[in-house]
This record gives sequence, structure tokens and C-alpha cells, in this order.
Amino acid sequence: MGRAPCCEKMGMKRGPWTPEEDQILINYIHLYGHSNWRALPKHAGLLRCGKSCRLRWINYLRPDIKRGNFTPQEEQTIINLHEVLGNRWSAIAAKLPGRTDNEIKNVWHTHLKKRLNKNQNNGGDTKDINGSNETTHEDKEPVMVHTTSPQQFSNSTTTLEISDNNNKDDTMSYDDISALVDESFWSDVVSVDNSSNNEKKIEAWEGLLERNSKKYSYNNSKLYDDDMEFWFDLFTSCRRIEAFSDIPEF
DNA sequence: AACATGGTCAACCGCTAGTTA
DNA sequence: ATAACTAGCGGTTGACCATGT
Repeated sequence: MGRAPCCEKMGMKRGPWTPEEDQILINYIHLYGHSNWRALPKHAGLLRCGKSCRLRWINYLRPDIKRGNFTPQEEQTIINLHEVLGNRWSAIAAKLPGRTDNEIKNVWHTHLKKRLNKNQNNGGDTKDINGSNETTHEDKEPVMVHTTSPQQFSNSTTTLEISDNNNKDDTMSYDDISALVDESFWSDVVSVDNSSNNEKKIEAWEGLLERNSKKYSYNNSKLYDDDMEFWFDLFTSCRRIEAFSDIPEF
């Protein structure tokens, strides 16, 4: 492992791209693809470094880029995903087709973060992107961010090792979770009432999540990465993300 | 009209992880 | 095994523009 040599310093052009450069890059990639970014500018006749070409292509020239303002739905999705994923912009971008990590990062820093801070300062209750009051933990009508039935991740081979080293039984497979979170849970969660049954289920679920959140620290980043999809589904499907706001960030 | 301030966003920088020789 | 190299990521910067004074 080592750092790439800084070829950029040697006569490479920097700064904004011209339409001519864009066209050269587009034409070249259409003809030859971009298997080797480092060699690309030389072959294409561009006085840019490979990094710059790659960035320009990914963030601006790619044909599937969606231009224009973010919709309120997209913004809400970013907020929700950011709660789950943190500053993993590429992971967030993967959930928003046509949007780039750079774009999402910019939107977050320029709009969404401020808006959330403002909302939090307004009495501490959070609002959604449309400015309506968000329901809190105790509210009666939770909003499902994204619905996923247990079956949708039942093919996952994920096994959760719950961290308590002294407790060998503290390993939960998906089957264990399924037993804990039966079919009714998913429908119940959508319309949370105050029945003790549901409260117990939610408490059990949150306890599981809380313990896992301690376990899945950076020391377990590989496992964390492997299970990203699982956790995303888990968090977004289970109930409002706000319900887990007390869980420390991974 | 001139200047100051703040917001936006494209592009760059430095780092890490993965791959190759 | 390891050094060299590349791709990709997140943080930061700076140019440009709009708005306020």
C-alpha cells in the first residue's frame, strides 16, 4: 500500500472544466471506456490528471446523472439515511439513483444540516423536510420510511454476535430474531398503539439494537460493512428512526 | 453604485482499501 | 510478503453568484 505519486503537479491543468474538455472526455469514454483512469487523460489528449477526469465523469458527465433540485422526498431520504449511515455519502448516494455522493454531501451541508439544526433549536422537536411536525417516540402514527417484510431479508445469512463475552448464548441468528419479531410485529409497528404487547416487542427489539450498537463499533467494521444492507433494512423497516436516536453512532 | 456577507457547488486534497507485480 | 500502484471516499476549498446594507 502506498500513495500515488503526485503527477498532478507536473503541468496538469486544474480548475473548472471547459466544454471542449468535457466533450473530449465523453467521446473517449464512449469509445474506450474508463478501465484505467490514470492512463485515460494521456490517451484522450487531456492535460488533466486521472483523478480529475474520474471526478468530472462521475459527478457531472455520466449519462445517468439526475440534474436539478432535490425533491422533498429525496431530501427526506437523505436525512433518514444519514441518521443510519452517518457521513457515508457514497452509501447514501447508492440509495438515490442519479445522485452523486458529492451532490448529496453538498446538499447536506448547505441545506439539510442547517434545517435540522434549526428545527432542533425550535423546542427540540424535529420536523420533516416539509416542515410538518414529526411524530416523536410516543406518537401514535408512525411513518414507515420504507417497508420491508421480514421475508425480504430472510435470505440473509447474517448472524449477529451479541457482544457480551461472558454469555455464550448471546449469539442471535436471523431465526432468533424472527422468533422474537413475529409477523404481527411488522404490522403492529406500522400502527403502534400502547398495548403492552407491542411495547414489549419494541423494547425487546430496541434492547437488541442497543446491544448490537455497542458491539458494532469500528473494531467490527468488516462485519458492519457486510451487514450494511441488513442494518439499513432493519432500521428503516422496524419503526421510525427517531426511536433509535439514543443509540450511539457506529 | 459599491462593497460586504453568505450560500452554493464544482473541484481539489489527502487518505485508505484493494489490486497487482 | 511486500512495495508500488490505482480507485474511491470524505473533508475542504475557493470561485462564483445573489442578496443585503
